Amino acid sequence: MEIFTAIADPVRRDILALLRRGETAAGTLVDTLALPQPNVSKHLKALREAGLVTIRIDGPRRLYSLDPGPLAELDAWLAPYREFWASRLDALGDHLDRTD
Amino acid sequence: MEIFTAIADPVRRDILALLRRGETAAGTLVDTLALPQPNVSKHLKALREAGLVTIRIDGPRRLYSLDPGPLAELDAWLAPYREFWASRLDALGDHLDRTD
DNA sequence: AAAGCATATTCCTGTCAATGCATATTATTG
DNA sequence: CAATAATATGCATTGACAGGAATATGCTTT
Repeated sequence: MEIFTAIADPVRRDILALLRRGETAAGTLVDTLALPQPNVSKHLKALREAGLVTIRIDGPRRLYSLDPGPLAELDAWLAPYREFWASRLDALGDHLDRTD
Repeated sequence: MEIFTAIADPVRRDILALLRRGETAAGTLVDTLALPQPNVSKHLKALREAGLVTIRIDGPRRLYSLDPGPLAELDAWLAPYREFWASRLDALGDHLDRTD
């Protein structure tokens, strides 16, 4: 799954936010999110395929960590747009000048 | 449509990129993207509903402009993750230390 | 080896969104 | 007002994805 699609789902965004706290077992995520285990497991799979999380196996547990790489790509995608909201008030001023 | 869903579609991302050049007529977008006109029109509607573009009517033409407001929201969402890719190499170092 | 816990996978179903095609709407020009 | 250009909307089809329920896999303990 692609990064843009991966973060389009609110549950997956919740998972990413939880993982900011640090490496977390799948079961802990299930408990915290209060969602069915298969549901969470599938979202984790999607995040894995998007490269947003990594697994470390610890016995029967899967410990998930945030991999910010794809988010850095998103940040890069966003970069060319930054100047636009910096200049937004200016543009508004121009618009008002033109329309009256 | 929500911002995350809006930018999940590659055609809509293309449209946003084109609009960085400035206010553009719908027909110009159709020509540039080489996609069927109704297709582009529907994506423009989605972008409108997400607040990512604004219309200015000029006779029979609809001139579309980028509205970066929602992208600023995306930027804000991304903010808490920034430190993660800043510290990524450090984390890799720690990991290597631990795993050998 | 059996039982139990943690997690993943499969199957099914409903929903949403993307596309193609046809048609409607609105504005301009003659 | 007819004709045409620019754009939007409606409808039908298809495909992707989320959710639920059941089951499979793998590790651990006894």
